[in-house]
Amino acid sequence: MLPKQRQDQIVRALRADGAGGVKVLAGKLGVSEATIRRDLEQLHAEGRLTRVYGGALAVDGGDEPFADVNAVHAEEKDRIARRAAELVTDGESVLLDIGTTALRVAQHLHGRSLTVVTSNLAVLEELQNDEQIELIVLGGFVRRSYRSLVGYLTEESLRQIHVDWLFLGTSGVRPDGRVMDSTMIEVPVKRAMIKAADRVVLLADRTKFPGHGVARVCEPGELTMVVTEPDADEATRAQLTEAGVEVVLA
Amino acid sequence: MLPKQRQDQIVRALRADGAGGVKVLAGKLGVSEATIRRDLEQLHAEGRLTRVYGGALAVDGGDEPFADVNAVHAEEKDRIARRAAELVTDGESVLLDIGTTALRVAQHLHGRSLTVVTSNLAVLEELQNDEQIELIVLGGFVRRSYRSLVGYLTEESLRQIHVDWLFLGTSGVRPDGRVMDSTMIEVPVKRAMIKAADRVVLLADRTKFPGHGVARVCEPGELTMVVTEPDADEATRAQLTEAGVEVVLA
DNA sequence: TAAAAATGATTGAGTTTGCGTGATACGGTC
DNA sequence: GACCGTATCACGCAAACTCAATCATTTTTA
Repeated sequence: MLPKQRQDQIVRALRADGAGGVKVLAGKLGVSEATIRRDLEQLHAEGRLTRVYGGALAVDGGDEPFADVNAVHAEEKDRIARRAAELVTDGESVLLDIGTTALRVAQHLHGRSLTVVTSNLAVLEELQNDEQIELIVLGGFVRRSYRSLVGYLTEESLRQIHVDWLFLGTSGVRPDGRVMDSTMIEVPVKRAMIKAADRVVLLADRTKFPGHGVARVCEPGELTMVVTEPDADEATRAQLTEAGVEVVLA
Repeated sequence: MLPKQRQDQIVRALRADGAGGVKVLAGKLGVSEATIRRDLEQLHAEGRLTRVYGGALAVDGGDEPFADVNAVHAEEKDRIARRAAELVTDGESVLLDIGTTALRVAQHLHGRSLTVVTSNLAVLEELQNDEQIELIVLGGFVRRSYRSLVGYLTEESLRQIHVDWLFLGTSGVRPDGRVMDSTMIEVPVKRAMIKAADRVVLLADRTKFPGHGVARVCEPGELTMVVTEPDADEATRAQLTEAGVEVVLA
């Protein structure tokens, strides 16, 4: 990638997020922090962004505080996501669900040779500049609060494709192994996702075992695998294993 | 191959990818890097591309990305976009094409009560946080350099919807009124867009009158309206009027 | 055939990049 | 306010990369 292109992307990334940390930008663009600092310095001189300690702000929308840039990493959830990313072999296709869980998986897919399909706008943003990854966006209505696409357009798009892996998030797994969700509107999309995938992997940290949710997404039997933590509720795990689901502990 | 042909191909390659490195171009065209450098130098002098360290960027001429680089005709183009935005009544639905032209229209739609449909990732970014606007994204393969979605998924999504207005960009309008585009891959998407809209509005500044392009998008008769500048080529304008297209001067 | 143009290889100069180092800024505690 | 640990920064350096100029060779033009 040309230096000028990279700098344009930095500006775009800042416009999208309002702000960005040096470390985050370096990771996203695949260069060292030193290079990012030099870019930021240059772009600041050109007036295309505002340099601040730790990163940079978008030039017009700079009213947001910089505090949340250095967001603390949730170590456990990240470990689950990393484990999930390791399941995928280069060349395969991956479908990523709505939610932060899927976003975390996407963060671990950088630089891999994969086809990624998603209706998750945060994933789109995360992988948009990764040239290794073939990225496919499902259509749909933008649901701002969830940074996702939903609706019949999404379901229709899902009918047109098929993938090797689906990584699914959840609001909770019931003691009988049923996968639940907190919002009705997502359920048809999730069901369509399950139909479009060879292997369905549920990602759930220990707080989801057991967990609640108003809407049933699927039966345990429809899952191929569940990635969770060693100290997740044993009874629910056993229920899953009995249903033929491989339970992986990260 | 003649040097002129090769240089045309370089420009075309940049239009397609947004940017290109010296090494990449040399490999693609089967000549040495020295020759590519000489070509780039010459093309830069002619204003057909922007030379940067390591390669070159496409210059604003088709309807391609990287708008922030060249702000020469910004004023005129923005006037056209504003005029276009005024055509829409609150409550209506608008389909926005790929390219910077459509992005400019989107910038003038902020705060309006509209439904906006797009495969333009720059538009998505622009309107993502605007709560007044119902935003619908078409599915498709991410085309990084153009910040857009293309492919059969996009076309399929377009078959599922219908809108009041379509705002179309172009690389040029031929003297006979035919609307052209510089890249083949977009044409099926643009045609599907035309089918999905009640009214088709073409946005074209004077540099597009008359203009070129390898691929024919549509006949003048398929347009409802053209928004352009007062000093755009009169012969072409007359040709459009004759075809029943309303020509609006901004 | 001779002049002109284009090409590819080479070379030394200029740029960019990543890493290490010591200096500086930040946030929390006393 | 003073202090301290952590994170961030600017600077310098070496390696890799890119560039413009030059020259010999090939191709095109007159």
